[in-house]
Amino acid sequence: MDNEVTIESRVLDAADALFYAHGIQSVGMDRIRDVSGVPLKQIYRCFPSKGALIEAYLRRRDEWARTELEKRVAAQVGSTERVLAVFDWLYDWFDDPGFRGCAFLNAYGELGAKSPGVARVVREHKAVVRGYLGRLADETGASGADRLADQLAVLVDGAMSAAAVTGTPAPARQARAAAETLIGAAAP
Amino acid sequence: MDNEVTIESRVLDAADALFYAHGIQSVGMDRIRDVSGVPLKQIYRCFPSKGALIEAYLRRRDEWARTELEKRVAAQVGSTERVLAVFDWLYDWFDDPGFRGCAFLNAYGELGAKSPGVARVVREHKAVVRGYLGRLADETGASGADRLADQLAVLVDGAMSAAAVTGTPAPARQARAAAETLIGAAAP
DNA sequence: GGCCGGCGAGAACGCGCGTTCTCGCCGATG
DNA sequence: CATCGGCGAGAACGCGCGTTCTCGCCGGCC
Repeated sequence: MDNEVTIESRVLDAADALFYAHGIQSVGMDRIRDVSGVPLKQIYRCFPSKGALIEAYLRRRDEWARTELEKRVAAQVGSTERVLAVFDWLYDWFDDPGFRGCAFLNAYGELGAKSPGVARVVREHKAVVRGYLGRLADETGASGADRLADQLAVLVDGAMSAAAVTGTPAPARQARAAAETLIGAAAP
Repeated sequence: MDNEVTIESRVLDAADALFYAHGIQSVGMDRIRDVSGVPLKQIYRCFPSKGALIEAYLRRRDEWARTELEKRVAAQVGSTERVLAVFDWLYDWFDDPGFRGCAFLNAYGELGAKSPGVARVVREHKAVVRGYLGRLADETGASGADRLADQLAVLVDGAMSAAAVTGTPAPARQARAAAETLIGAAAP
């Protein structure tokens, strides 16, 4: 029975598109039903509440972002190029007309104060990204790779926020340039 | 009759505290009435709708942030120190237990997609901050002060986002260190 | 064929919220 | 003193939404 998983993914596809585009609280369950074509009863069988669906939405975005990012980095060989590939990936993402900022930061601003589950998923995602940047920074053999990774993480978050508000992908370029300088300065 | 202005500011005080702490959509008008002590009828006389109150809340935050930041910067004399004072100010702000991220980024994530008024105020605020950073960057006499200002703006946004999610003020330090490196690299 | 359990579509329910209305009070005016 | 206009408190209204219930249908078993 592969219908089970298909239903779940159809619901998550709709939830992802709607939550990301319009914000979470603005999207009602019936809208998700209309877009996914899955009746409410089955949606509630897969996800016992809207809160559960929200967390599943974030978790799937987390996996998606991680694999996409790793793919892009894996295409580069030099350690510096691998770090900078993160910002090139961001640029392409920002350039997508559907880009509306970091889903995790948006969700945290909207629900972090009243939904501990959402707050946890967001923190986990940010910690994972920070860990990944830490490994990339280590590869460069920089002195103080940890400090470099912290700075890169700030640049990534800042680029996403700035790009969301301004509506242009330019912040990815600016963050990339800053990263290049910071890597150079941290060279051993 | 100075009561008029006092009522408006009492409402804005309550709206600021509640919107910033709990998110905008989670706070109802009656909650603002309870906290401000101003009856609904008078609230609606000052602000014809909740949307108008939201924009007034953001505008007041904009003025507050600008004057606070300028005060802090004005206490420094060297051009580099003046730029770094921005991040020291952020650190103190992040350290406040009530800190919950950038009110403008939060509002944008929550309402930017469906409220053009909110989106406009947020963009204006970010543009003003960016302009201010541009003037500070100019002062340093850096080559490519414009590029430096863009990078500083990304660092500021990133520090606010990272500090909000992690709940620690450390990102301000990390962003400050990055800014120092970037300023040094841009020295003429 | 005749029953029956599950399913889809949509109505229903309870609640919260933005906004407006009602009602009883009080101070000012003639 | 009688009248009246404005005010505060809270009820009321309309709507949207999360969640559940109802009803009519249809495929599977005796």
